[in-house]
Amino acid sequence: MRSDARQNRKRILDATAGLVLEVGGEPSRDAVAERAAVGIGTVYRHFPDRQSLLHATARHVLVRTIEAGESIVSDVDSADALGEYMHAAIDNGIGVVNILHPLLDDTDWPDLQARAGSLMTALIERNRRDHPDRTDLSVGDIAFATIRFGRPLAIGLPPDEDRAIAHGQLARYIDGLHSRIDTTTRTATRATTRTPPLRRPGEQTPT
Amino acid sequence: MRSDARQNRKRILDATAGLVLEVGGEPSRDAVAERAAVGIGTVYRHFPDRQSLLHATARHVLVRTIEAGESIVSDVDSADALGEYMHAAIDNGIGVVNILHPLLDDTDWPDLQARAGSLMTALIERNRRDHPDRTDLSVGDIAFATIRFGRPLAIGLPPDEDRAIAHGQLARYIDGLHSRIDTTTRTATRATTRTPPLRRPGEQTPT
DNA sequence: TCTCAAGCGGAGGCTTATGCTCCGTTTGTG
DNA sequence: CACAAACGGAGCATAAGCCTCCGCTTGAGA
Repeated sequence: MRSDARQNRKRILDATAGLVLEVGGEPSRDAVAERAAVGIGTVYRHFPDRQSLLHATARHVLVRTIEAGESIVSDVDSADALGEYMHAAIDNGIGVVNILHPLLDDTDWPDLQARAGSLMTALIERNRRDHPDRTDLSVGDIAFATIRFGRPLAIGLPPDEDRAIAHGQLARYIDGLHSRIDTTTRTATRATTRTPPLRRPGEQTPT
Repeated sequence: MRSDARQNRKRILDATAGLVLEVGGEPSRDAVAERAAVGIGTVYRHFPDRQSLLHATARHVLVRTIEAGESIVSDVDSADALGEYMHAAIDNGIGVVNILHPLLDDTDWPDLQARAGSLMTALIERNRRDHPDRTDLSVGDIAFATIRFGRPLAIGLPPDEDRAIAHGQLARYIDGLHSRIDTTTRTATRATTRTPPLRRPGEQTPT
């Protein structure tokens, strides 16, 4: 692969990730090309169909995030590896993977799934060491949180501001995880007393 | 207004809100009509242009949410009005307002803005009474959180499951707010040490 | 019960956005 | 220096969504 081709490939992936985060949903290939500052033909040459582009973008982000996580886990000096990982996941654009998720095939990447699994386990294990008083964290607590906080709060907010809010809120969430044991009872009670969901009475969309 | 017309209007608004939440972005009028189980003509008769439909939908949700909040604030028995409000806001579909926000005119609804303002103030005031040890909550802490947790976590997840996760995460966040004073220093430190944002080096989208 | 204005449904033509191909031009690399 | 590899983007094809129009249905006042 020629060097300029490799570079363009990366530009396209970054552009796609950016668009997914900032505009939401599936970006058009024309928009990707424009943002990546390459021709449309180049996008099509690298990624012949929509699926392959989205797939590669998600993988790109996922790998980047996992690598960041692995380096954090292995840093013995970190006092709160779990929290650091979650913040890093946001900064690496993990939200993209989630937004794209429904468009991807679940059986993709058995390799990455395994790596992500080990990473999560290690983070939880590590957290148990850093904070011996709370031992009930689940993988879902972590994974879903990175997804939630990794998405833009509002389309249209300046990305920097948006990210700042996300980090602030994530910090609160992590605090909450840490105080979890004290409050489990109360929040569980809330969950059952809550008002019913919104949903119109009759109609389904039957296809 | 004839009774069937009023009913249809409501079906259309609920359908729009549901689509915005579950599919994201601006739903097509055809899709709204199908989901509401009315003819396309009916949608156009009630809402002659896109703006008026989205506008009415957002207002619909907003009013519903504010009313829920007002009733919670005035309930003297509630031990945690603020938390209850935030959970209620999710259940009332507050996420819709946020998703639609960039499409709306900021100067709309001075009336509702005032009401929402009073509500927030009352909630914060009330929280200060319920939890005298923490007095530093801001309107942003509340508003942004309802927005964040009110959006679907993942397009494609069953709505019920999605909502359950949201409530669980929100509960953690609220716990975090409550433990805020203890941890402010630590999290503030994190904020400055964090790794830089993702963003490709060169290209802007000029135009 | 009857009447009819108010309201409904949805076929179908128009417009716009996006998908994708194709080929002449440019460029990295041996 | 030669040339395979890679690029750009005009332009046609297709799909998605917009909106009108008019004949049919129905709620509600007399």
